Amino acid sequence: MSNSFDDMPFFDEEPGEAPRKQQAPAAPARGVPVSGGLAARAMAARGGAQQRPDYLEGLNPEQTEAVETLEGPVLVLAGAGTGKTRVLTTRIAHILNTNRAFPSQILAVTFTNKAAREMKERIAHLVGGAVEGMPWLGTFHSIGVKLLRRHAELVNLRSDFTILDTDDVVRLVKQLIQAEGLDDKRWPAKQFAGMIDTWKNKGLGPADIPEGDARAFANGKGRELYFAYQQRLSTLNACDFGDLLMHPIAIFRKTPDLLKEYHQRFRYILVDEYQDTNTAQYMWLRLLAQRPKGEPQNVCCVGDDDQSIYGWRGAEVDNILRFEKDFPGAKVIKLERNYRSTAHILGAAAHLITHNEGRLGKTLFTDRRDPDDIKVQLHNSWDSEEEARAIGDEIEQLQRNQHKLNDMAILVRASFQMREFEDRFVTLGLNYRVIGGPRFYERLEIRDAMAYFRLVAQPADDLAFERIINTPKRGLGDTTVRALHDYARARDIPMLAAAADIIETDELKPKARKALFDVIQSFRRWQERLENTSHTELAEQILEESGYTDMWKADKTADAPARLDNLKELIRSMESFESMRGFLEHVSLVMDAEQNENLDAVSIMTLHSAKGLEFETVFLPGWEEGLFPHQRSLDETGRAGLEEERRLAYVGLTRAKRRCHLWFVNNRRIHGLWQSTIPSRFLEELPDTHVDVAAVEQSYGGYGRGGGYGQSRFDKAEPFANSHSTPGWKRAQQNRNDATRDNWGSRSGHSVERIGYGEAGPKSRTIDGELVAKSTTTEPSKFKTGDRVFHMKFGNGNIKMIEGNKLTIEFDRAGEKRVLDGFVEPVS
DNA sequence: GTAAGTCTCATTTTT
DNA sequence: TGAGACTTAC
Repeated sequence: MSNSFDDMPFFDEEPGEAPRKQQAPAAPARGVPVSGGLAARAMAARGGAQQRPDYLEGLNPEQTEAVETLEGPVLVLAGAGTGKTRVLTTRIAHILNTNRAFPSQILAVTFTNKAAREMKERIAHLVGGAVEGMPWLGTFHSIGVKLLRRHAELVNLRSDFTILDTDDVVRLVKQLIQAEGLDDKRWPAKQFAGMIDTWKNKGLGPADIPEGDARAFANGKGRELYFAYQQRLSTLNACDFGDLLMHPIAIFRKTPDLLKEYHQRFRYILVDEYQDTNTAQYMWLRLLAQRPKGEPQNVCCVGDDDQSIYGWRGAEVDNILRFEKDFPGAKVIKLERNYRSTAHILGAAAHLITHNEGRLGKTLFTDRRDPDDIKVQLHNSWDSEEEARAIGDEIEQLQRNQHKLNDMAILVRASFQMREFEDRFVTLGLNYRVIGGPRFYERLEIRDAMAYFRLVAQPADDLAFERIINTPKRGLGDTTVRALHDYARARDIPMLAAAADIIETDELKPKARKALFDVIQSFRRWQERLENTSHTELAEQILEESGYTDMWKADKTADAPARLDNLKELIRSMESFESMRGFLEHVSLVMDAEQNENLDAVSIMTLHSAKGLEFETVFLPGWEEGLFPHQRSLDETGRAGLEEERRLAYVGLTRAKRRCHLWFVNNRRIHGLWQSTIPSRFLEELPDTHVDVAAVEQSYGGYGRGGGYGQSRFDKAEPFANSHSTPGWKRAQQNRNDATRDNWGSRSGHSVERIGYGEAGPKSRTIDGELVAKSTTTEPSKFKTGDRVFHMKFGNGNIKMIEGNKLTIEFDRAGEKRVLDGFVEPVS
């Protein structure tokens, strides 16, 4: 995609008349680059010849149907590993090769830049380089920007508007909250920024938000603040991410003629990961895809309701469930043949997901009969440290058997779980890469540098101004900034302009005035160079002349050299862009940096970031109640939350091609407190026929085996260790068994307390017999200081201190620990 | 303006 | 427990 916005004439990139379906084969339409061989065959196919184009070879009947059903609305329900991307890309190749549309007449939307990039590559591969001309293949947001650059004036922006990221937004909101005279501790900016984001995900502007929402924040000033925020964005000539969807929607709504032009333009619309669309994206799409009667609605959405895992950030599975209503006469094609995983893995995943209600109902199957097909392996460890050790051992074992580390992944529910693995792998000297996590462009020094660039390119960018006006230190502290701020606000001009004005007055102290004068001179100089200096050179000059690099050179902290390296890397990454503006736009939308793929390393990532990926071997640690399914998910969204967690489990399992290892531990430290855990209910939902309970790693001395899974299959496989005969141990087990027997025995069974221990335990809430929430009650502890107690992990000890239900205990063997009172038993 | 002390919070994350 | 934001004291 082009990186600059001013090189794009509107609607005139190709001949006025669209290519027709039945054009003369000898003369492909002007401007449609098709490779000879493929095109010829495609045309032959159209002409009734028997020969099918190459790219259709090897597709199964459903896939073929999904590729060839080009007219009318199509919903492709594509299960995990069923060749979804292949269908999507082949479909586009097919449209192009049969001359049904020019590349620029296809709108293809993805969620991530990565997906967009991959799709481009694959199409290029299929049609031989023609995708250069697919300007409308991209993320919702990048396409949104493109639309908005063209029609910015319709929503009171200039086409060189800035795109603010989350950090900028929070700072801006904070200013507004303070300007309102509100206490920004009581009403955190971050929270309100989150609310705005949620509203925009739903397509709600300040006037549309529910009264309740508006009242909920800042003593009822929610709506006002939202209005003020939008006002401020407009003044700053800026957009947040939500606006990239909201503004185009507004534009389409108020200028039907324009919308009509886009209707004519986009002859084919394709959407990937449709289950992840939020309401705003849905509205956006519907405006573009729904046509008056008689006009073609060639829209094709591809998705999998079973892989919808982004409900928490506004995705509406409903969109996919409702497709047939939105587009009457839609053809629904299910892809259920899986090409990725072995029968056992698939069987386990498919069975697990049947526990969800409200699905469209697909069942994955495979014809694969792998002679060495192994079942999903279930392991248990005493605690997370041992879990990391065991997985590390397993990985080393595989490595000895010539397996590549690149083919292995550890997928965790929450990122705090990663640490233990990293620690272990560092000890072992095992290469690993963490996917996700803090990104290049989020680093402090990068953001500072970017602020300089932004301010040069867009002098009205006050957020950038405030960020760097005193970085490096120039003696322009809070007082000066506030003065500038007030001055600028009073006259409704950008702060940089205000600064230029104010140095002509005597409002500032001479020292500050001088410093400010110098900065402004610098910016004037850089702005002049913007047009005639190469942007990489200019960037270097800015960082040098501003004293920014010197600041880090003078910095004696350990990470200063790394920061300087990052700045160099930043300049280097600018080289592939044609201009400073092009680069800035890229960064605001594509906040990722490439990873080193040459290194053979185990991947560690969250289940969320694993979606769309596949590995030979997948390790899934931490399958325990409270962590997975995550307690908070259950607390906040109840049944829906549980089902989303289950889909996450499904996503995890289906990432594995050949080997899948599940793990759960008996004890996990959460917020510094040791908690005894219960195996995830998802484990119970896996069919025996596809799961093996693997030999249990024994490495924690006499305390190695924990148990307490009531009448579950784990009992049979692994009888309790017999070395525990203390009363406390027995009682602890008894308690667990009591709790689990009631709840785990049968699915339809009632559910009472699963997490509680004894009378004083936390209370649980259930929905349809499934435990959904526990509320933590703060009943007085039944212990008193000095009591002798037993803990399953740490053994005997004496209570030193009690705070609510948290006990500080001096253990005989393990030293001082803080634990919850539910996990210790009195020793008489 | 920095350094140390205090408070708070603790899923998932893209754009 | 431990990281990060924020405050307070020099």
